[in-house]
Amino acid sequence: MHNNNKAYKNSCFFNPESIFRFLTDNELEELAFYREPDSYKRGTIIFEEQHRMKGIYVVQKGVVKMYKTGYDGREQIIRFAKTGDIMGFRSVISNDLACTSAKVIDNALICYLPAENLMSFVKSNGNFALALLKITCDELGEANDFITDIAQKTVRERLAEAIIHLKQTFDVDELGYVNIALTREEMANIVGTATESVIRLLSELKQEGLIELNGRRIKISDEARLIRAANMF
Amino acid sequence: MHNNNKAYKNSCFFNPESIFRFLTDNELEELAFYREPDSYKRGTIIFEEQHRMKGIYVVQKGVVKMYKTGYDGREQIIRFAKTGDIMGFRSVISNDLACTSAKVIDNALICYLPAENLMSFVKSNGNFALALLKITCDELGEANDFITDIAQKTVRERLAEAIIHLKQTFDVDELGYVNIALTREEMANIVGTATESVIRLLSELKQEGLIELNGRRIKISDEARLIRAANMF
DNA sequence: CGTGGTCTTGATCAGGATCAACCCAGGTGG
DNA sequence: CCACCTGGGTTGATCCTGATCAAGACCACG
Repeated sequence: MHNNNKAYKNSCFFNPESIFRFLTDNELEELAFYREPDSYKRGTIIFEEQHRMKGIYVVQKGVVKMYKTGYDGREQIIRFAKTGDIMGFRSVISNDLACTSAKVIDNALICYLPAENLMSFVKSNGNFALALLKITCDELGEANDFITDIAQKTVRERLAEAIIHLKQTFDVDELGYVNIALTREEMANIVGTATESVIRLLSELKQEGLIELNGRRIKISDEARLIRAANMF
Repeated sequence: MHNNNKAYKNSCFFNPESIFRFLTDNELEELAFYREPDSYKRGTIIFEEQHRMKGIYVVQKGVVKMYKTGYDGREQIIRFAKTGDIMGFRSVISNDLACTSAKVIDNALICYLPAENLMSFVKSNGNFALALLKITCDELGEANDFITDIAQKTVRERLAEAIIHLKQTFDVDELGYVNIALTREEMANIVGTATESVIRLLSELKQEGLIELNGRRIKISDEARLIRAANMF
């Protein structure tokens, strides 16, 4: 089950944390041509909504934000993709146009994997199929949570929750700052609110001693109270 | 690929529209014990949030609403399950506790399918796995749309959109009324708003000639304008 | 005939959106 | 080297959507 093919040691597909650990050496061999990741700079758009996806993207390094654009042009950030995550598989599987755009926010190394190969793996490799299904189900569960939150919680609660999620996703550096730098506008586009509201509420949380701010860097100083402010659990 | 096993003609698993069409006769045979659907009356709760799911449910007839309960007790309706739809697979696959509750709103016939069988089908039957994956991806796409809508659209727009979705899901009767009767509160719990707001906005849409109301029955009288009111596409 | 659930309408209130200024830092080009 | 510009960030003032509260109507049902 676990692949040991030396040639892939440095590729996106050799990652004991990713679903590609379920690929056999033979299956890996089919991807020989796609072994090398491409390098993308901050700001690069990897694909955009309405694009017909002919394959999926596998993040080896860096961070990508995935977002939808509302009819009035405002972004809604759906999730972030980082090392080991895959992007675009939803559209490939559903045979839909892409329903999100993907933009690099931390310089990234990303591999491509053609749709045909993905589909063939799913059909012939049960463990791979199950792993992909599990990823999708996890995402679906999170999406459902998010729907409920955004429909029922206040902006303040959602912001507090978003900060906690960011910490869980990106972890913290030596000083305790969450390992991601987002603009206020991007924060607003996660939470689904206006930039000004994010600014006001961030400084409110800071006043109350729940977080510390350093430019775009955020540090959680009192996680218990932040969780309570988020009304989680 | 397509099953022809006579004994299952009346079971939930014999349905040319459902994913179970991909099961082989042998696989169907494993479900012999679960062939007969159970009957559930309106109001029955099939499972609740936080419940550990030992299998999934397959709707043969009727309608079930699936919803999450927010921390303040308010429901958020996530989706409806009707003929051919399956419920609870997300939790089984993710090996999570149920993240929604399921309550019958139209008398239903529902089969049970143990988790072990589901998992084994996914692993050994590539077409079944792919079909299940496709369902999950479709749901995920809808969830993502919903997140964006709820974060960015007004209540009026969301209500208009919800009515259109209900029509697409449940179709209309001879008189043009959407084939589902929801309370105002349930409508509110789809849209993510207060009951009173739904009432006011429904009569507003009625005044403007976009819909007709007859108790809980809704008829779309001017779909083009309703779509515009929903700011769709 | 009362009772509980649903529906409706009106009045009030507040959470946030929006609009308008201004600051600040970091480019850019003359 | 400086004037300028641009993109974020911040703050204050104002407005409005939609939540909440309150009260009554309607209806089905035991």
